[in-house]
Amino acid sequence: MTQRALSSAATPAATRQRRKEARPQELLDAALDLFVEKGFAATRSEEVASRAGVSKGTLYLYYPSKEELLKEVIRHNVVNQIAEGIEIVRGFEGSSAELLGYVLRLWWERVGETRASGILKLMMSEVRNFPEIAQFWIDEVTSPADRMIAEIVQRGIDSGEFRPVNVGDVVHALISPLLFLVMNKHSLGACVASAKLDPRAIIEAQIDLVLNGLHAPARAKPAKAKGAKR
Amino acid sequence: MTQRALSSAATPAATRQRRKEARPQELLDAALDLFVEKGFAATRSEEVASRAGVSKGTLYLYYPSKEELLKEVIRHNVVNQIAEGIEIVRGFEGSSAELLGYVLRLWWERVGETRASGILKLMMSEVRNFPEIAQFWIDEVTSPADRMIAEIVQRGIDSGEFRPVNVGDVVHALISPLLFLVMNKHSLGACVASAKLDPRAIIEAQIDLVLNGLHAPARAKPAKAKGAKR
DNA sequence: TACATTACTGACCGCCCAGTCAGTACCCTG
DNA sequence: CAGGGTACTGACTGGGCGGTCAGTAATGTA
Repeated sequence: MTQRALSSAATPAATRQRRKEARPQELLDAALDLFVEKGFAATRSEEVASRAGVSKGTLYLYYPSKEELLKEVIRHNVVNQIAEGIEIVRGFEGSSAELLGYVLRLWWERVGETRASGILKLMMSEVRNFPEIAQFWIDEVTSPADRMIAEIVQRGIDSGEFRPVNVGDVVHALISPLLFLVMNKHSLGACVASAKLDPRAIIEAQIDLVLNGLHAPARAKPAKAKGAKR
Repeated sequence: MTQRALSSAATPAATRQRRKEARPQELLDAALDLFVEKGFAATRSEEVASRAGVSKGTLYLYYPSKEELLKEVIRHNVVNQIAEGIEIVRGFEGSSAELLGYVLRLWWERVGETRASGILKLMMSEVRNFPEIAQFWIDEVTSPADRMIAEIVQRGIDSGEFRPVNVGDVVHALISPLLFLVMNKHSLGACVASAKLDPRAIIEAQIDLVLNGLHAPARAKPAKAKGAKR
């Protein structure tokens, strides 16, 4: 059943194969890679098919159109990785600082380092051409993720561990370096070796920086914050 | 000479006009808007021309191909806004904290809020299809910008205003929220009203957060950060 | 081996679009 | 007003790509 490499790998493949079960996943994987690399419009459907080891006709046996393929790629890669994350947060018992660091590192490991991270670049590049997807993305990804991080920060403020800040705005400061790393990985970082960053180090620096920035001072009045509390 | 609207604006334009001087800029503006909105591959050259108020043939009178037009759009929008910023930094006399806040706010005002911000999305989306551009971008944009921010942080550390941190990594934590805001503005934020963010507020939160995170404690040992120092 | 089923193929069709160029009309000079 | 120079036009072409479908071969069944 898995006689051929999962995708790519142009093994000569002497005889043609019938593997109805494996095709959809292989096509989605190939499509994700190519859409992320070249963009949706610049990717030819025959490329997708050939990278998945089938002919163009077969692609259209499984997906009715290129656009529908794109939507499937997105839907399929947005599973409930987030719901899973939320469970972890709910059950966590350590300090809020530990939890924040843990979540950021976990996300990088589970998303940033995997093929799924490409979905982010794909969304950024293509939403404006497919506005229907935008709402889906907000409901399924950004909103839950923002809410999860906000909950952690709020938890830390409530417990006195963090100084009071505007939670909604701080959330963006927290996650944006991760998004930046992912975007870099799939754009400049993929072109020029010298543009490659050291994600682990940057994430650690970021965690260090924000934990210090959030930390409630023991007694001294906190440095007067520029951003109002709202 | 400026009888017609600068770009867009489909004024009936009863008679055709001869404005050799204005065309290149108008074409570049139209191309920037469209490439940012739809992507390079998905933008038809005739669209660019018609938004600039000319026919397709005229576009090719000024730029030899669509790809060359793209490169011109990028080159033209990368002027030495950065060199200018570096001068400001060199001459600044206040504290490093003030300088950091100043630079971030200034960048948002001069780039984030202007049409030029789109160039960032354009680069992210398209570099992998035009690797020649990557090196140019690194040399002219990312490297100088990173160096400028690093200089400020280093200056603060040297003066004892900031605690010692790994400058190179912290730089990314500092700029990524700005890039995130720009990307959002040109992707999700342009599709769904509810995805629009309040950039000023987020930037203020970010400045507040990092300044607190960088601030060297007066005497008390800094709260032990989870992320190692390196 | 003979036959039925069906996963898969690739030549083919028609549209779309980058790029061209012969012609048009604007402007200037006299 | 005549006439020449040139900025501009838009119909056209050639190639490329999304999508189709009649045919092919792998597999199952007896």
